[in-house]
Amino acid sequence: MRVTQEADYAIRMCLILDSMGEKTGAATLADLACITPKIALKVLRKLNTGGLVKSYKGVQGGYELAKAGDELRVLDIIELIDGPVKISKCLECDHDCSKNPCKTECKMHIAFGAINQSLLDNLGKITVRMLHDKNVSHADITDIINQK
Amino acid sequence: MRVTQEADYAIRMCLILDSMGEKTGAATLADLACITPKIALKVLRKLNTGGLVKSYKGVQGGYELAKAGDELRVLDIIELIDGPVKISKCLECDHDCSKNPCKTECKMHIAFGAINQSLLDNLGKITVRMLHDKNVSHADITDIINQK
DNA sequence: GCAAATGTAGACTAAAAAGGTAAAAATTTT
DNA sequence: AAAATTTTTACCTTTTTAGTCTACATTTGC
Repeated sequence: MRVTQEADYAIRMCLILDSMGEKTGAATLADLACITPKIALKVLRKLNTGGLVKSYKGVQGGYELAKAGDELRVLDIIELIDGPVKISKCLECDHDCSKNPCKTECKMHIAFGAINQSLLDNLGKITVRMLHDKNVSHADITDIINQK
Repeated sequence: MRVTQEADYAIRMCLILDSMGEKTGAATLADLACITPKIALKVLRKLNTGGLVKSYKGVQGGYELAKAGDELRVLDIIELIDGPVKISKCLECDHDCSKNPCKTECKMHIAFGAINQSLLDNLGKITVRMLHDKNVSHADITDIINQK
């Protein structure tokens, strides 16, 4: 898998939108996220069509989160921008490596499946709110990931 | 991050080498792993220069694991072939996203750092031996990943 | 109604990464 | 000396990622 730059930008902008708490224009978001306006627009469009943000046209237009930042998981953003999280090609739907890939019996599919699931669980635990909330410490975040 | 095809091939070949238990030629490995001989050679070369397998030239030449399969972690192979495991660009050494990336204070670096560490831990728990040993069940592998 | 601000849409280009191929050279065993 | 096998190097193709451009649609305020 890969968390692409675009997904990174998307997470940052969602985080900024949540901390702003009000309708914010693409230019402002681009500035705060330190990316070019063009790219901000591109990413915001994906977030909009994917239903994670709402957009408003016109002079007082802008964007806002479709739901509260503490209900928006980082995983949701990554899956929207990058597609399903698969740590290895071996996990792709039609490529069932337990059947055809090598003549030697192996459990790679099982192992990577379990590792991938753990990754999904972890990404699902982090919300956009946690990434900027002053009340959430760094230790809190690592604890959340490390607890079973 | 990404477990590339090459890393996938490398893991499969190490697994086969371990199950063979003796010096094996590239052609045989390629056949058992269901990949072309050319690619097998390319990957074996990297495994060799990286010190994970030993190679022998000449008529009775071939490859064997440099250490026992139960001491060879899947993580070692992935890091050799694909480089350091980083789930996001945000984790690259010189790109300390806690400093410069966006003007808004955020904990993305911390969050992805924790998730990445968890991934590393999991990949470090799986050995090549586990992937083919008849005595290791599928349930065993998922248990190993899921235990804290 | 018109102009300015803002978002919408999709195609397009460029750069990087991944995946794969070819062939000649070197080494060892028989 | 011959055959089997790895070594080394260079190249090519495809896919993905990143970023840009241009034309268009909608809303607000004068």
